[in-house]
Amino acid sequence: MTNRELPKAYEPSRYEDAIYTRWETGGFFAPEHTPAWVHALKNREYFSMVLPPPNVTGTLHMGHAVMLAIQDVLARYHRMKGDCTVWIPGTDHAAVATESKVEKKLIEQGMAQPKTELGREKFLEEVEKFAQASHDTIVNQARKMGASLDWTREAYTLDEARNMAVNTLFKMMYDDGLIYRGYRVINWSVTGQSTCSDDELVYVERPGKLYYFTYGPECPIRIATTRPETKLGDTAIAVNPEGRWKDYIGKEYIIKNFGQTGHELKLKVIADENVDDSFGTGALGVTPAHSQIDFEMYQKQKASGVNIDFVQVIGEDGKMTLDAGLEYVGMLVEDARKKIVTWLENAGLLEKVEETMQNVGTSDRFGDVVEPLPKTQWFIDVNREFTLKNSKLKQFKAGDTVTLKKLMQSVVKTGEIEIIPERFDKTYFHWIDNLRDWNISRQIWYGHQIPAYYDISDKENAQALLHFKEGKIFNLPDSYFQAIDNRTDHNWGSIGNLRWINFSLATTLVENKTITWADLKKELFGSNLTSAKKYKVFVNKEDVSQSFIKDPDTLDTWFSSASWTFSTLGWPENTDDLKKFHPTSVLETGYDILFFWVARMILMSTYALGEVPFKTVYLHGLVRDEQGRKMSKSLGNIIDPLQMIERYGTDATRLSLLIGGTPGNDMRLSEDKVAGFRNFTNKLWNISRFIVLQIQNEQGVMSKDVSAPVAQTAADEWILSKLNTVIAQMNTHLTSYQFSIAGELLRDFTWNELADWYLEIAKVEGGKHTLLNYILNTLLKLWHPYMPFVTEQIWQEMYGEGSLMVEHYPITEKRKKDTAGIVFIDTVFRNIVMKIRAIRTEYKIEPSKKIALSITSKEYSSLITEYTPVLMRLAGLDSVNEHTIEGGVSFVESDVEVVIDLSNAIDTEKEIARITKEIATVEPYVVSLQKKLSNASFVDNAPPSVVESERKKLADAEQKLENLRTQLQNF
RNA sequence: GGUCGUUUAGCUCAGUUGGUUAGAGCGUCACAUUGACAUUGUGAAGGUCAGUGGUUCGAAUCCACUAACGACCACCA
Repeated sequence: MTNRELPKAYEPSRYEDAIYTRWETGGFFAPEHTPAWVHALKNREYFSMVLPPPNVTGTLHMGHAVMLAIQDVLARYHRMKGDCTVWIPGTDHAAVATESKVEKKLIEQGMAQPKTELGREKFLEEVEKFAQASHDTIVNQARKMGASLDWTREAYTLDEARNMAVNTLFKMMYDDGLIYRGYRVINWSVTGQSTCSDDELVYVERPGKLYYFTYGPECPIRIATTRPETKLGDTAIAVNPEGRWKDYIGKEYIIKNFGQTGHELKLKVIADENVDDSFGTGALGVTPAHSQIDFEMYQKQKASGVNIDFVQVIGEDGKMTLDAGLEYVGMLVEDARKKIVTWLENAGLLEKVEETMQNVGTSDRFGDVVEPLPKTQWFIDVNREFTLKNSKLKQFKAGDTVTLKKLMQSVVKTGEIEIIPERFDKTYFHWIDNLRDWNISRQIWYGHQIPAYYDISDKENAQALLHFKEGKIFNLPDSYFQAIDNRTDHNWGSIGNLRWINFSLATTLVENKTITWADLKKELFGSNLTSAKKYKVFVNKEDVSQSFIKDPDTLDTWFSSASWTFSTLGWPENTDDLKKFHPTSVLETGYDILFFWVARMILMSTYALGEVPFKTVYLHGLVRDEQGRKMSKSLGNIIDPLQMIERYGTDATRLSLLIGGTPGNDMRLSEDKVAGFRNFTNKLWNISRFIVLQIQNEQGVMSKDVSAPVAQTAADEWILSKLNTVIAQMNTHLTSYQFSIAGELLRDFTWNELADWYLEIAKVEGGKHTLLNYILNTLLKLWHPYMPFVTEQIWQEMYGEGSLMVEHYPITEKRKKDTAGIVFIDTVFRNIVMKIRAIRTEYKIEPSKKIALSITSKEYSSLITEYTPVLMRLAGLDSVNEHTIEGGVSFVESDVEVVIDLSNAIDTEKEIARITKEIATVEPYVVSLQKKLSNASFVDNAPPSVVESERKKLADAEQKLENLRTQLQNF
């Protein structure tokens, strides 16, 4: 036992780093650490969690802080409960985000085109360097938050082990036919030169124009569009099969001149139920190459035997292609739009233009408006049936035919995964219902390269590759080239070059084999291998032979994080960790990544393991600023968690994020709130300081091994009962993820019961060192998950050994809640003190001035006698008599009558006013209770216990009212 | 357009299956302060629970509608 005084105020920065280091070096974060008391537990459970890996692009923000705080509460609570607990840390390579950040940085440093200048390998080195630095920063910041993560198990979404998991998954899914290459309309970011998935689109509402027109004199059907420039690639007109244009279905119109003289459109009229006959013109111009919906119609028609043309008029450079016509080729989309509108107007085809609001999909990462265009990409088929290999799922067994969609649906429906709050179930199901195939390939470099390899020793394949690289230009007649070369208003130099390269490659490379494989790879590296037909999927690089080159595309970052719950545990190896800790117990994350991540983890885990990835999903809300706005750099309203930690300590920062919010709802945070909790940490510190002093003064023993002592007084009984209650509440609320309620209850106990009452009573009663030691010991354990640092420091100050974080969390014991002593302290005594204090304030009696009073009671007479000294101190009395003081201010609490001697200072009017006012509040209450109880239907219908308690309320209130009236009469 | 959420004290929010005289923290006002703590103590003021209607013996809580705000989803050309 140390015998020194604690400093007057708690200074977090003095202790926090050292404490964290001690925990970490002590190995307490690892599940392997087993304190002795754990061995005594009968049924030891497992508790596992993965940390949603922060991106290696930035630094810790409040979003991370709230996630770390909540998860750390869970981890510490379960560890202290005795569960074999693991919480796995890691970071996310965040593919596009990281790559574009580094690219931007290099450009700022003066490089014009970093990727071209450095090449894939060198560029990736730069990205790795950045990612490493960023990783180190964020990981240390997580330590600052006090997170009890098992760093020995740290993972990275792009490390070797995770790559093995990703490749294995890819191969499995490919072999099952769930991953396929397909030529389909995808979302293309011109700025980013990459595709993105549907979920990565951010819809922005902006004003647009709706153009009504006819294609030409040859066709009677009018259509409307917001994107006239794409109409250069229209190949069909869709109408409702029962609608006004139904007689036209099957007809084909050749428009001789559209957009320019000589540009021909072949339009087939097709039927589609999704066309709303009552909307607009009742007809829809179909552009299969530049609209996902149109593309689907095109596929549907094709499947039913109707062939429609397919024309791509916008290229990956965001410019019009040759197929848009010679007058349009090379133009930017916006320019082409203006041009065709003018043309339509001049041709007399434009009927009207309406102003509308339209939702355009923009790329989350690059910010530009996404261009739908056709491209060969890798997809995950969510609707294809396959045979489930193994299953621990409720609804399906191994060998069952399922789809990914069905798997994702069933586990939430059957309750195998519980989502908290429940309402997100609906959102989840809705998302699944509308789920399309997931585009998983990206044309960026930072990420898991797709483990598909193209055999370029195959001549046909190689030529196909080259063919693609040069685009359509390769196959066009010379007249087109001449037309292009003749133009001077565009920069065609690169296209001219391309043409030359094209011929040289085709002849020299493939025919004469004068260029080495290395050269060929170099030439093709970075291009899209769309046209290649022969490829194989390999898990291990070693299995790949010389003549194969790897698909240059990388996987969507969410593909790798989707396997996070099991790839971090060692899958595809069947490790001990995997056996013990999967499925993980809880996934705690923000509701904003329910689709991106949570749903995809469910997909991967149920598919690969036939097992849910986690049993519970707990979703927290966003942290907003004081005014409810999102925190952002541009608004300058960011509250930096590290700054809060520096100013107020980690514990205060954590509390401000844990208390005052509800699951799934956004919370507002202000610096004041953090400061408020700093005050509370200090309060706890000072409570401890007092208790430690008290124990020392009484020459008591500070022992960390304690069981509940026997109560000596009513106050002891009372506080032990309250403590027992709060232990029960903590356990229930923490188990049901009610962090805020649990924290509030514990704060109430700590401040309003322990500090305000019990410690004050203890000062008078004395001789409580054993009890005080027990209470503080228990209290520190209860608080530890919320405020690990201050509690640990106090623990060290008290016991100087071991660590609080590996102590046993308190459990309740059987204890009476309503003995006479408990009731007396809880209601009677405390109310008497408060009323005396109130009267003192009302009569403006200085706090230092002692007063006299008389007190009489039948039921509590002995307790009153016992607590007279305490009462004297807490209420500032100098004498307490048993006989009634004449002409004092009086009140009755339960059956206790108190008369305060104000030495004739009684202001009769004031007193009458006070009592009248109280009567005015009690009277209507009595009336309402009487009314309620005289209502036969209430007495008949309400449960007896309710009626009983109402009766008691009435009796009490009536008694009170009577007392008040008597008092009033006395004046 | 669809779905969901929010609306309770000046501010931030609790209020778990309908049964309290509707709570907390912050803020406000008044008073206090050498004795664990001014990062404090004591007391007080402050709400017709967004509105309307309904179900019920009983509604902040359940239902319907309305209004404001917010989020997510969406192919209406």
